[in-house]
Amino acid sequence: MTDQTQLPESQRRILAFITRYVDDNDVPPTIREIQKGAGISSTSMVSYHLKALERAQILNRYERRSRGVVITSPNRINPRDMVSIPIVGRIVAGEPAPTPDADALADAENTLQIARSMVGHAEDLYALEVKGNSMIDALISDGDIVVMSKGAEVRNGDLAAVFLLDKNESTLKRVYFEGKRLKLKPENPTMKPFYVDARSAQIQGKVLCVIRRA
Amino acid sequence: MTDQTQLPESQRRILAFITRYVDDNDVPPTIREIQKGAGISSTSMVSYHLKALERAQILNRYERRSRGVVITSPNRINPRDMVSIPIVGRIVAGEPAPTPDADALADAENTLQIARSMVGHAEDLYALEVKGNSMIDALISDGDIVVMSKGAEVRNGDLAAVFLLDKNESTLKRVYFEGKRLKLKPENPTMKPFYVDARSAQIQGKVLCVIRRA
DNA sequence: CTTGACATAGAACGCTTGTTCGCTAGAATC
DNA sequence: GATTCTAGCGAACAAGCGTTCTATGTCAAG
Repeated sequence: MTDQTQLPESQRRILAFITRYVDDNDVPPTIREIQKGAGISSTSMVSYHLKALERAQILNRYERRSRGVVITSPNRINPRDMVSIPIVGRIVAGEPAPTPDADALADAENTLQIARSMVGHAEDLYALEVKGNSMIDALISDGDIVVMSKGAEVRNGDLAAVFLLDKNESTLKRVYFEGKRLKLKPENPTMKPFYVDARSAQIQGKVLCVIRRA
Repeated sequence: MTDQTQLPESQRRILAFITRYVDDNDVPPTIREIQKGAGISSTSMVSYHLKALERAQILNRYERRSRGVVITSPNRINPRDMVSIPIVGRIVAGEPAPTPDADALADAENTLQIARSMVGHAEDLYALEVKGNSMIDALISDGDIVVMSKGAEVRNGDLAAVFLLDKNESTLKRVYFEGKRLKLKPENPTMKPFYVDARSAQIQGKVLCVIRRA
């Protein structure tokens, strides 16, 4: 990366202004907006400095295009690569886990922003907060957040939220389809899997990601 | 969210074109570019459709501004609220955990993008990938990613990476300072804490967040 | 058939906007 | 001291651009 620390004062101001402007307006500024915003005396000076910044490969410019200034910072995060996920409820021991219907989505208390790369191209994303330590065998503890996909297909070996009809509760396990029965394998390798009748279990969603704030 | 499926054909074309254009150029298109790109016959028609899309709250428009068309993705994320964190190495059982010196930062294999809200205002952020199941008592398994802060002050009850001199390995535990000794408490509530001499332990960083891709 | 709402086309108007050019002031070089 | 070079300023130009107005067409309801 180019060392930006020893740029002329005015060029640093311009850079800072552009960054802020793009964050606020989703559109790069015009030369004249830069002039005012960064306190430059004339448009020709802005043009001059922009050329310098372009030579230093800090900017990309599209010639003669209005607002054709784009900052080329390598670590800049593209908002398109991010997803907002609603936290629709809690998993509590001995209760069915909430699923994201319209109501739940509407009064989602909170949203979680994570990188698309974390969840792949899955759709129907939602998140649940885990209450209590009932998921400890899935290596998930109180307060953890589980990101789920309602739509995603659950395959053998995927971690999924399974609702057990006879126990009337939800649990997070790795699932394996074995004919008429379902093998449920705790995430904790020291614990043994167990089996349930496939008809007595409903798969509520696939677990994509678990997040714990320490 | 507004149902976009039953929009007039031309408006869907316009929308698609704007999206593509922004992806390619980092700048929204002008009316005339939309006209050509989406195959609309006149600029007034583009204006007409844009107004409709604005009424449907699919677009935001900045009046009389060139390129003042912004798609209002529902949960738009402000890049300022995101952080890029370098993944500087791996925690492997029986080895000291890597810490982020200049070298490690330079050839960080990967970066992680997460919301600032996940890590607070901590500085000196870095991330480690966990290899093996040696951290199972911290409810962390193979492949998990641990986000750490080198600078953050570690207080009683914080989860931290501790390097044990006599064992020559790093471990993740909740730490409590008790005079000359250090209480290390596994995150797993079924396991008991143990104690080490404060001089034989070095605290390498505070754990801010644990992420598991399922 | 008429009317009115909606869709379309093309052109014109007037403000924006990137660029350029001439000019000035000060510093550096000879 | 004359010359050259650079940085800076302001104005002006031409193309770009959003908006609007008029004219025409479509089509269903009254």
